[in-house]
Amino acid sequence: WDPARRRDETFVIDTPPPTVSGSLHIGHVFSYTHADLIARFQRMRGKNVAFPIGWDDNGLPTERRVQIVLGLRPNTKLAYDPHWQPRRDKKADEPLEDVSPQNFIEACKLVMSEDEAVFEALWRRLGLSYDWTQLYRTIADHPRRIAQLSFLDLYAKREAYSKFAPTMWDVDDQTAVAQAETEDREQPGAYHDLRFSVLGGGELTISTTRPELLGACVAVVAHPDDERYRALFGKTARTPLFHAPVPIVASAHADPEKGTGILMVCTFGDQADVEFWRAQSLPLRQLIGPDGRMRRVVFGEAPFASEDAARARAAWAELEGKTVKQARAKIVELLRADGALVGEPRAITHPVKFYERGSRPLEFLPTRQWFVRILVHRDALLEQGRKIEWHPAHMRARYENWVQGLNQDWCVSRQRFSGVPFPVWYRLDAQGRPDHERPLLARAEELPVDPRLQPPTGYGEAQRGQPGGFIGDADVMDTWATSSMSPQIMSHWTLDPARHAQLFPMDMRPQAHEIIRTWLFYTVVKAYLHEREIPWKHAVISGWILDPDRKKMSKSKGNVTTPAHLLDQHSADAVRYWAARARLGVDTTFDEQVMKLGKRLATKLVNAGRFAILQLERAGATPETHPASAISHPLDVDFAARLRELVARATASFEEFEYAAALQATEEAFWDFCDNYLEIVKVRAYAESPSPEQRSALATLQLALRVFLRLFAPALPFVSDEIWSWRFAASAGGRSIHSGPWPSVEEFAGISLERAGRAYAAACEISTRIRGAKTSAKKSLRWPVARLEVRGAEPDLAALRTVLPDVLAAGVVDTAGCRLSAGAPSDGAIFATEVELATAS
RNA sequence: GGGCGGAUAGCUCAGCGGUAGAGCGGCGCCUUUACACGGCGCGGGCCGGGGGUUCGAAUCCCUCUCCGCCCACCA
Repeated sequence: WDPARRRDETFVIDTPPPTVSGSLHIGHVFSYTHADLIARFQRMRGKNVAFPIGWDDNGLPTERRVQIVLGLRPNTKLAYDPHWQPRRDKKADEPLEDVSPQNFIEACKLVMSEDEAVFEALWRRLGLSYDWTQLYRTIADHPRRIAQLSFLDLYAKREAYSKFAPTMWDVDDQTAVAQAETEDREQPGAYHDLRFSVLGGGELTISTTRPELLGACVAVVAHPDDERYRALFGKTARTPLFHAPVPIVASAHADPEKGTGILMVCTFGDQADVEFWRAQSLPLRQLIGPDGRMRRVVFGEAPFASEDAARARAAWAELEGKTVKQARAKIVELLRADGALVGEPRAITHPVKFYERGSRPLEFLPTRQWFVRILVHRDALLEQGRKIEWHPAHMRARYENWVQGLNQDWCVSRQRFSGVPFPVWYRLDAQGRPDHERPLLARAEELPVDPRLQPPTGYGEAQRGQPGGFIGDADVMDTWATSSMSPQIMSHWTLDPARHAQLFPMDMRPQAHEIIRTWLFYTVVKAYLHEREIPWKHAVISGWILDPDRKKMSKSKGNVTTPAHLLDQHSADAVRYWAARARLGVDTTFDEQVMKLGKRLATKLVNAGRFAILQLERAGATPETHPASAISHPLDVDFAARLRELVARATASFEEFEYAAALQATEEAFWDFCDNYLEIVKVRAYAESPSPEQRSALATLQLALRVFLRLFAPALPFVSDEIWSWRFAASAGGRSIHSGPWPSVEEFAGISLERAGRAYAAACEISTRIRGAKTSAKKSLRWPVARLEVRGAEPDLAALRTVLPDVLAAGVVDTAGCRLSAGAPSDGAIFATEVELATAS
């Protein structure tokens, strides 16, 4: 990328920074190759291509990887030890080693730099044409500075805010997570029917899958139109075991068809509970702690109201300290003994929300978190999505689907260690309580900062944690908060306005469809909130690689294919060929056969190239001595016309990001070139004495080879450049084929293409007949033909006559035995033929 | 429950209004001086089912059935 060139000559690609948390699989190779095909095409067309690469090496995946590789666990109680070194010789069953957070972060950087070296080697081997001088790591200073600048800008615009509120929480990683990182999993569960008494007489039965939250019940809800419960609205129910009075409320979110039609609202069973609780200003009875265990709470004291505190406390004593799962089993026993359980639990399967990397269901916990406003911008974000061109177009529906379904602002804070910290401190009052409403912000010029290690301006480190002093924000940002700035990281947003103007908005975002709701969406969010812009003009979405059972390949499923051995076995070009054959957005079944095909194509290119170049060298032919204007023979003119059409088609396809169509057209034409044109023209090209006919043949061979090699160059960069170097690099000033220029129809300007007609088709037709006759006679293709009779319409015969010497020579036909006669064949074919083989070779 | 894709030869896929295609696999040949990591040829399909539009439908419309994915408050 040359920053000096004009923006309109520049093509900018927003490469996905892969997560460096293990190994790249064949699915990565697939979609990263797709972007490279476009990059190479645009580069050959003369565009100033900005094609950066970065590694996403912060965040939770990194921490998990370090935990596995080095057996470490961060412990905030430990102090930094500058002499500590990770041990490599740990056994699998050794307990995790506790280290200080700072030591842990250093270990993360170490492991990541090792992984990154492996990634880079693979990408280079695959021939991905990144600008390695622009390499970045999301954990490095510059991306951290951009991420923190982004936060400060959002805060200044009031688009980022912190709030103490119920948030989705993973109890294993003990961190908040965002809506985009959750997934539903079908889980076994059970309806438990619980009997509540109603004050003033009567009772009701609620159905719940989460009886362990009974103590957190703050209301009972039924549909306003539900006749069964209409009389109860406004009354008070009393929970079993805990004897808490709770209001009976009408709300449309209760479904009369589900369970008993009346349900308990708890703090918090699900998102609906959160919304109802908020709308009704109900008390907060938080039972589950950050570790997923039942907290120590005191019934009979606010907010845990109870009309029989002694029995409530006795019940809770049985549950406190238990995990959700254990507590559920226990409370069923208690309810049964109490007589509050109606019937037995009825097993069901139902969807439960999980953190996508988690192993236990998410809980809603009230905590203080940072959020970025997205709900209020929903319509604008939909509009931004419509400004982007999607390839394939239907992928926009996934974006719109997601944006329409958003129900929470973006929670960007994570209670983790490895990541970009918030550039924020909080004053402590005289009692040592933090003031979250008026945070101390870092100044832009001091970024990146780590408030966990550095004091804010005007304070000394000694005041950390002291009344009247300060504390640093302990959290790190969601990893997407950084990677959503990948365009701005490349463009040096706010730091280098000239560079930013050169690179932003970008031209193309290549990625896979499963991260439309995360990376793509968040990048659109950031570009909109910061500058009211779209981040790129085109979103280019690759499909997935499916295993032979048509399941997505993913590490968690254990069905991944790793690329290294495929590169060894089939070559980088063959693997790229496999990726290039798949259309954008189409999920593709993994098929190693296609790689074999790619290798076969590369081999064919070498052989055909070697043959053509041999002819050119014998005659001393160069683009100067044998220009396209020397192409005059009817066979050659016809073939050149086909080539010109191919160039136009392949170029148009590439411009539409349809690299697979370009490759397919090129490949078909190339096999035709090898099987037909090359065979038919061979003898004329071989001729010992120079003639216009031979000159035409050589000029065509040269043009064809130069065109084919360049059309193949994006998909098969290694073999095409190798062959190019044998003959054409010197005349191109020693430049690689990949510097271009891309073939253009102008290169055909000197040829009298208006004379193109049916000669080539006629020649192929007759050659096929001759070959067929020899094959069915079980003779070799060099076997001579004694007699050839051709009958056809006069225009076709005329076309055939112009190429007859080539056809007869290629087919080893005795000229004296050849007769052409007029008369259309009856079967609809161009010609009727009779072929009689010689009796001896 | 809503949305988006897909269903074409045994397999993997192109084609997306004008007489059904490729590669692989199968079968049968050919050691030919670019290539046996090759070449030539042959078989093989009610283009998921049913309606419609059209002179004409694999291709456009409707509908159904399967498959995959995304999304949805999950009591």
